[in-house]
Amino acid sequence: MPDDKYSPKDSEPKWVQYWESEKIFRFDPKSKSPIYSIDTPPPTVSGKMHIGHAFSYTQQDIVARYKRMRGFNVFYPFGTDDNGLPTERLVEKLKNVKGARMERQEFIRLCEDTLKEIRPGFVSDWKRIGMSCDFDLFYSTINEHCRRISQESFLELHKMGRAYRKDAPALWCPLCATAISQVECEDVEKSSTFNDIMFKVDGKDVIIATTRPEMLPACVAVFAHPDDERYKDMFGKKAKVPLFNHEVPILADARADPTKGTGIVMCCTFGDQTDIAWYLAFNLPLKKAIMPDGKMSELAGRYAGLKIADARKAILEDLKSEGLLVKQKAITHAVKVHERCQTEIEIINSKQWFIKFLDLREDMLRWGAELKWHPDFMRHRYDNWVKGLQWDWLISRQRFFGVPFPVWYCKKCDLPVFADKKKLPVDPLKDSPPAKKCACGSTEFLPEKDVLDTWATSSMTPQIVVQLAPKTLRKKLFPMSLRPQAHEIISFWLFNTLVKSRLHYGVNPWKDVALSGYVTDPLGEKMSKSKGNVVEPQVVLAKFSADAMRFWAGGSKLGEDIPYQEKELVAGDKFVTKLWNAAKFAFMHLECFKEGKVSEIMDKWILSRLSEVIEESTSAFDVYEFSRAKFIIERFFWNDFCDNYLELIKTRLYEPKKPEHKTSAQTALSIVLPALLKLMAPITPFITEELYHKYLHASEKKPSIHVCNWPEPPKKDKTTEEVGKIVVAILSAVRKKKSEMKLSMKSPVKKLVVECKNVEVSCDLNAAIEDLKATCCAEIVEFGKGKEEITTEVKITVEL
RNA sequence: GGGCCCGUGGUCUAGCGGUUAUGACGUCUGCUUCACAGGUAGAAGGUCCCCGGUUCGAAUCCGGGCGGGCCCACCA
Repeated sequence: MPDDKYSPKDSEPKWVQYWESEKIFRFDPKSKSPIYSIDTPPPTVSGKMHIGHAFSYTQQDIVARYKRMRGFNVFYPFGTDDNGLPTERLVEKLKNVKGARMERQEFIRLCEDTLKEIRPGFVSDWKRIGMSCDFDLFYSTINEHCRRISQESFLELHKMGRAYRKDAPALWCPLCATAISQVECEDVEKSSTFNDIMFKVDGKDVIIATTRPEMLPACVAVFAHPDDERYKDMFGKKAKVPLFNHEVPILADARADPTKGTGIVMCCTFGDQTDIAWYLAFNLPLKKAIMPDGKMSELAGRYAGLKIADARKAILEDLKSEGLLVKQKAITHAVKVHERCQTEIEIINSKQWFIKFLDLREDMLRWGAELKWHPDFMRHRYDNWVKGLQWDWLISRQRFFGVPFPVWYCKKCDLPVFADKKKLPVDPLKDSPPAKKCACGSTEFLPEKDVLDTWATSSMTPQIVVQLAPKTLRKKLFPMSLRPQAHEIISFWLFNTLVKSRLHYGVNPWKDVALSGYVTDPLGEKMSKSKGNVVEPQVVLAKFSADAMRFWAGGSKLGEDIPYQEKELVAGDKFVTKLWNAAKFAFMHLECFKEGKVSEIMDKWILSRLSEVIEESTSAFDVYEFSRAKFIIERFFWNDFCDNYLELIKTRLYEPKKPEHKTSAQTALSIVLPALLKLMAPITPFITEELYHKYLHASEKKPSIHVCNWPEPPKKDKTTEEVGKIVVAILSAVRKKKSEMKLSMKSPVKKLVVECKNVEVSCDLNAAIEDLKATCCAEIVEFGKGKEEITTEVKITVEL
């Protein structure tokens, strides 16, 4: 048979197509089975899946497939996250345009068109790794459905007094020209210079250290610690700011650290968060030195229009030439940057929408504690984040491609008017405001141009997916069973979703959360394009197979980061081949067989072992420990089943002494092999589907192995356990002996004397004697006398 | 600075109070027409990071180091 090799390259795409056309994973609204609902992460449309995706989505898919076989009606939707800044970036790159320089509606149209173009290819990457989602339960975070839900959420949050608009200092990315939220910042170590600059107080010099001399024009006060003897007599006086010559008060506050710099610090609006605190506490004036585009404002006088970095250079030059720069010291310090573009963040005062939630810290901790975390320690990440919250959630973005705010403002008094809930989704830039008068009597309104933070929408995924199902089912689907996701976005997605669900519905959105780790390069470093250590799943799939990739992904625990090592994929490849061959062998002997009695001891033994394996792997799967389940199944398959059991029964299959000896083996085989395929089906869905259709479809009748029932453990036979262990030990000892003697495993042995050290030879062992003889190619097998405790240690004497 | 995770043969890993410390990859030595050379049998290879403690007994529990990683904070 030339074609009896397995070719995943042909087989896998075939099953992807089959599953889709036969709607194998369709969620059945009419089913009476208990529902297991999954809040699938919508991957950000970036053109391509990366290996980290392949890894973590495989892990959640293993869970979904397992639950399905356990009889749950699995609700497993799929969405793409294609709204907001990342999409703008992608489109700008692909189409070589700049959103800010285009007509807004034209850019939005281009984004939509581009998405339409690339989305199918993007989603097919997910299908290719065997995701068993119901792809008809599909959403895109920018479509009408999601816009409506997102806008509805905003309106409700406003109604309950949580959403507010305020002219306030906010984190700002000058490159993206938008406000951003705390979660979008990250810290980067950068080298900088500490500059000692001379201020004048009563004509005397006071030296102030700063890393940001370009903020001088925005200096509104100078602070020192109340107990600082060096500055005590200056409190209440005025300091003259160098170069700009405006006078600012010298104030006392405990937030000034006497040990830092010269102990006296300038307060600018705004250099950092302490500045904001002082600005609010002392009611200081607001001076904007930096404009939203990252350039200096008119306030900076002759430096106006310069970029921040250039202004810093120019101001330092001028300070130096005027003798006002006393000292410079090179330092490295952490700087807040925008995680998407690595641009240093400014704090700029502007009118923004916020969600008030800092008052809920205690509640947030309680809500988090109510979730079941897998692994459990991940809850600390969440707690840590909640405890460190410093800003209300800023949800407005000065961008173009996103969900619009359903808001207009009165032209006269700037009061907002909100869209009618029934009319959602709306786009204020296109749609007219509700036909109402403003409280001030005006009827003229201006549309809000800002869009919502992407997380304001993606934090609604439980509602987004649940509302894809018929109304009658929604109560059963929500709260959902599981949120699987990557651990690095606990503070983004998990946190925001939890908070919104509590605010809107008063309940947690899910019961369990499962956090996947991420994939590093072989040296344990995070993969990134700049390091050039990125491994692409497409390449992995081409070289190995989706099953091999899944075998690798299924081998590591939830929450564990793993280094990508190609050799791990080799193991998966080998497993697939071995399974193929073992199945081929087994079914070759099961053609036209009639089930009979399992009479032989080794057959009882393998069934007993299978029983154990099913029980253990099932309880591992139940707590999301799929890697442990895989370990258990794999060991059983490879050692017990292939290496030992199949060898033991070969002779009985090929040339049985009595027909019932063969029937016994066949019957055991007909139980073990299908069970094995099913146990592995969640992890390696393609090869198991292929084998199911090749050999089992006719008898089992279900359209796919993935909708078959999970195997039931057969009856255990305790008495076979010891015999099994000893027989395996005997085989091993004989193999060792033959190997030492450089003989073939099939070389005949006249008489095999088994000296059992410390082993009680029971009559049960005699029951295995025929299988032993056949497997060892021995004419006679004799057992020595055993004594005392039972171990598996066996001494072998081979007589030729 | 705070929190969390991790440290087991060359590499990756299982085990988490009593095992001759698991398995894979790699290495070496054999075997080979009857499922599988994409195979099979065997072998070599380990201070279970270090130091204390608890215990009859610790890779496993506790304390303290050292090293790596992640999250958060500070960012005068």
